[in-house]
Amino acid sequence: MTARLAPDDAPAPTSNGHRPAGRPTEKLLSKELMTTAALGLIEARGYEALTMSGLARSLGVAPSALYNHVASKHDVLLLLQDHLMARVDVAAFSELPWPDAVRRWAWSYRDVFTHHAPLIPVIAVLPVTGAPHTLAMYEAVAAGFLQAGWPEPQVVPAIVALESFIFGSAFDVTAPADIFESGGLAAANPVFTSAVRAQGTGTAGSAADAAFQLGLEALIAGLQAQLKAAQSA
Amino acid sequence: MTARLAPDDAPAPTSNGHRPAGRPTEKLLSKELMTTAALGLIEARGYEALTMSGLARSLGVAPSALYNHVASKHDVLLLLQDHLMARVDVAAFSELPWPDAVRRWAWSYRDVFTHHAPLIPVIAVLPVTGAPHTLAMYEAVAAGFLQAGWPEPQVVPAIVALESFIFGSAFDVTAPADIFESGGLAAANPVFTSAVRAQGTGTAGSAADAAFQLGLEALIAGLQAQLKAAQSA
DNA sequence: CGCTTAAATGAACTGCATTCATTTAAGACA
DNA sequence: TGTCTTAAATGAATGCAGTTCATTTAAGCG
Repeated sequence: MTARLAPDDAPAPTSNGHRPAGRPTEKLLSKELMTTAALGLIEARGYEALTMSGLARSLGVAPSALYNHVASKHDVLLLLQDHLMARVDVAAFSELPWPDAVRRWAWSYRDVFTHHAPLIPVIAVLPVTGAPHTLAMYEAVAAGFLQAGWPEPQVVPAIVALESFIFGSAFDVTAPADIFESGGLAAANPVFTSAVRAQGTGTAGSAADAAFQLGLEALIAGLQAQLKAAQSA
Repeated sequence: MTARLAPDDAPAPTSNGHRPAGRPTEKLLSKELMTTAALGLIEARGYEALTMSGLARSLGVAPSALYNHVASKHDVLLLLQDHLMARVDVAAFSELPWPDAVRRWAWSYRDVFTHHAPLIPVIAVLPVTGAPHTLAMYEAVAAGFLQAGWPEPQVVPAIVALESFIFGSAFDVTAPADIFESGGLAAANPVFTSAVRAQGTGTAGSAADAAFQLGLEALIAGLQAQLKAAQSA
């Protein structure tokens, strides 16, 4: 479209004959278009490819045009984040008992952000204002906790604790498999070296899955014990 | 493709009183010096100030000189990471019962990295090879788990699960206090909005501390239940 | 019909990590 | 002692990133 080539450098920049920059007939950009384009870029070529110029190119637009719709690259990450939150499965909170609902939600949450680890530092600190899907997720989860009998003052801390575990675990998935190879220092650290070798994945597929499962089950069990204690008090 | 011209042969570049180029009598740089200088920079002016030029400046050296000692900025972060690991308190593992030792270790670990959240994405994915302090920490922790009766194959998954929670929680501390303010969407999310208002910090100081405490106690309790089950099986 | 305004352009600008040819001096070796 | 090698520094360039800005266009409103 605007691809109409400039006369290039042939006739010199004399007459300042600007090309027909300016507003085209159809809207080229919107936050939604930017979000899906960013997602496409990431899926195709990873987070390294998510640059403002790259995003602009994939939308057929100049980089500076993006700044009419977002204030910064950080804003693009926020759009992405909220978009992804809609993929987190919260349906179980209105269908299953609390422990099962938490289990399904937590696995789904981790799986979504495993593919988007670079977003985690952004999410974890992100004010929720203006992020409708994110808020909708919290709303469903909080409702599930209350219905299970959680005292209202403990609902948010409990959700945050689970989330912290989920975020940390999402990072863990992206770690290389040989992360715990001691190398030359093996002799100096025999106990740990042996434990790494003995490491079992249990019923889970990978080491990261095994750790997530172990921790999640421990967290759910521990939280449920606290819940019962609170209820009988 | 460079072969540039030397900038005129005006009298020596030493005329500005600076030390002449080339190897000086005393060593100007080392990994240790870089590590402590980086730490000082961060403590004084935050992670934004940790640039290669800034680090070089604080060492009285040209930026390119750093690359004689590290291959990249990432390497600097690794040095930093291992240096900080020495601050994590593992002494309790040889002094206290397992649950108390884990509690003290976890709080200490979180506190150290709360001030270094930007390192977390690096650590979480960091191969442990060549990081002596990091390995020493794992060695002490693994020994504590084994002595408490943990089956060897579960030691590493259990440590990783705790670590994931700790990393996620360290992020959480850096979040603004009003992170959960729904703003204009409050009306659409009444349950969560109310839960945020009702949020109590319990005996802890901040909301983040409350969530960390709740989650850590749940994790410890849940893990200990698994330990007992494994022992009686 | 002219004014306002949203939305695009492309040319800067800044700051960053990193590379490279070069220079210096210390220590090893013959 | 003189020469060779090599570690460690320099500063100029490179390239890429995010961002800003004056300018241009066209749609819509009064």
